[in-house]
Order: sequence, then structure tokens, then C-alpha cells
Amino acid sequence: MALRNAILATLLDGESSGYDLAKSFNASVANFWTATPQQLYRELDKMESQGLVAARVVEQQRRPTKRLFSLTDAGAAELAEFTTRAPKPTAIRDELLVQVQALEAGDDKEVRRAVADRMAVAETKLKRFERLRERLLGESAEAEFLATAPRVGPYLTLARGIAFEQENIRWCETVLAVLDRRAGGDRLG
Amino acid sequence: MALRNAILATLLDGESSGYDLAKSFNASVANFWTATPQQLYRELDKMESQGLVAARVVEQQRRPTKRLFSLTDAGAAELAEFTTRAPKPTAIRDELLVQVQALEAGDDKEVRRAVADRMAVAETKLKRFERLRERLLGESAEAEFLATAPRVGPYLTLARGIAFEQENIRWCETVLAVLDRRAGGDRLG
DNA sequence: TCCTCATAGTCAACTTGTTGAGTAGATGCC
DNA sequence: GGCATCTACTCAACAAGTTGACTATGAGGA
Repeated sequence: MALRNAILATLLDGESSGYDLAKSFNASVANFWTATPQQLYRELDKMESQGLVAARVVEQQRRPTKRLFSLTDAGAAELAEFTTRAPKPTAIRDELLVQVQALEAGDDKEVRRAVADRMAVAETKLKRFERLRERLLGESAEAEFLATAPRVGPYLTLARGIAFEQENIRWCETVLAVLDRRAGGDRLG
Repeated sequence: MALRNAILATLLDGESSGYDLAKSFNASVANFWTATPQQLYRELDKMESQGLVAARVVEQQRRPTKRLFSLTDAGAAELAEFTTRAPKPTAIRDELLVQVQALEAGDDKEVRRAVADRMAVAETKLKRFERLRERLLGESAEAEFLATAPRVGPYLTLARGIAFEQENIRWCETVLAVLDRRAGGDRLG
């Protein structure tokens, strides 16, 4: 039920096609939820049949016809009700951490490479998130924005994403340093 | 395939029953992967039939018979190979963040409560992780441990979990402060 | 004595998420 | 001129994760 509500929350920003949702689920929404295009189309169809979203077919010149989805009153009510339900507890779920856990039983050079790759990805994401943050803030200072902006939800979730990626980068640096020191020690020993 | 390898990595610490694994997946392994008992039993059966783990039936007095699983050579090889494969990218997946994103369309008092609950959970987890950390370190200082300990994988993943929970707590504090300030402003305005 | 909790699981049904391929027109690039 | 890329989807099959109920035994407390 969380994917459904993540979609509804995204539609608060206005109507959107499945295709556009798929892209925004790789940009802003990716701070707190991910989904493949398949999941989105399936869920949108289901929600349309349940009256939570309304589809409007838009014929385009030079492009395939698309369907634009928007929140209905029932959809907004479902979303509001969702905010009152206890959220599931969460935890990191990361194959890279499984690999680091198994470090000594595996290939430490490959793991080192995977950690370095992850750090590069995190840096790219962080930059994207920070540009998004600038755009959200506009001219305002953070404190002013948080006190006066009509919608602070997206800013707060973005802040969580930024902190997560910063933490990722810091952790990757630590792991790389430890691996290098230990590899160096091996050569000496 | 990540659950499978998370189980194999856990069995590096020695043989374990499904029941014990279920408990450790709520303690230490929860830093980087979660699983329900159902998933574990299913996966253990599959892995046994594929020769990745070996089961040893232990009859107990005063307790139900249990099966203790241990790594086979094939299982260790599979785990080693897993560390060479590119890990999937990861992201936060958190219903609470979906709720915060939908803040202005939902019930802000309920969301506030959910954030406060999450903060309490994070604090409990953090304390547990820090006790675990002390136990892992033993008498050593961190730098010494990282340079000389035979296995640093579990320490490094635990460090990631600790940082994650600290970041959670900090973020929850921010969100609570913002919500309170805005609720206060409403009363004044 | 009954009730709850801990141990140690099994079974079935369901939802959610992933993978890969296919359709089809338009634009851009070399 | 041809080939890749972008838009905008659809279909099918599978893998992974969740939920709830059920079996059995023993220990500890009210």
C-alpha cells in the first residue's frame, strides 16, 4: 500500500503520465521510494479502476498518445487516511553491506571496487539532490522557508535523502581507508 | 539472491537454527537486511537442496527438535562469488517519508506522532547497536581493531547502521521542530 | 489450574517487486 | 540513409516478501 500512496503523494504536484512518474521516481521520489515503470503502470490501472485517480487521454502530435493521471477526491481521502496509519518500521537493505559483511570470506579487491563505485553514485545523487534543494528554497533562507512555505513535506524528505547520501559517502571513505590500510599491512607483514 | 547471501554471511559466525537466524535478523543483521521467519525457512530449505548449507538435526530434551545449518564449501564459494558481483543500487524505502511527503494533504498531528514514535525506535536501536559495538571492540581502541582484527566486515556494517540511526534521530528532531513551529504559527495567525 | 511466553518450526495464500521482450512513431546524428 | 534514442506505453513470467493460521512442548507466574 505504500507504493500506491507514494504515487498519490506525487500527484499532489499535479497530473502526470505514467512515463513522467517513472522519471520522477528516479529523481525526487527516489529519496524515499523506488519503483519500476511496470509497477507504476500496474498500480495506476488498479487505482483508476478504484476511482483513486482519474485518467485523461491526451492525443499528441508527433508523440504517442498518453494518459494523464490526477488525484480524485477519493484518492486525496485515501492519502489523508494513509497519513494516520502507523508506518512500517524501516531499515537499510543493501547488497553492498551484505558484501562488506562477508568481506573476509570474499574477494576484497572486488568489494573495494564496489564501495568506490557506490561512493561515486552517492556523490552524483547528492549533487542532484542539492540542486533540487536550491530550486525548492528559491530565494528563501532555510529557516524562513520552513516557517512560511505552504508545503514543507517535499523539502523535509529531500533533507533526509541528502543526509543519507552524505552518510553513505562518509561510510564509503571509512571502508576504503580501512581496506587500504589492511592491504598495506599485508604487504609489509 | 541477496537474502541467500545474507544468510550465508551470517553462517560465517557458526552454525545456526532457522529460529536463531530469525532472531539475529532482528538484531545484528538488521543493519543491512531484514527477513521474516518464513523467508528464512523457505530459503534455508532451498539452499539445503542445492548443497549450499548442511543441516544437522539436534534432538533436545525439554525443547522441540531443531535443525542446525552450517556453511558447506559450495556455500562458501557462492558467497565468495557474490562479493564479486555488482551490488544493486539502494535507496531509502520508508513509509514514514511517504507520509511526511504528503504532510500538507494529511493529518499533521498523526504524522507528528509517527515521527516521534520513529525517533524512539531509532534511539532504542542505536543503543542496541552501540552495545554490540562495544562487545565487538572488546578491549581494543577502534583504530587498533580496524588494523588488526581478523574480521572487520561485521564492524563496518554495524558502523553503517549506527550512522543511519543517528541520522534518523537528527532528522526526526528537525521534523518535530518544524511541525511545532508551524503549528504555533497557526495558532498565532 | 490456566494462561502466557519461548522454542522450533510448517503451510497456504497473497501482495509486491523484477526482468525481459515487444510495439510504434518521431527526432537527432553521423 | 540508416541507426540509435526518446516518448509512451503493454504483456507475461517469475522472484521475493508478507500475513495469518496452525502444531507441539515446556517453563513460569497468578
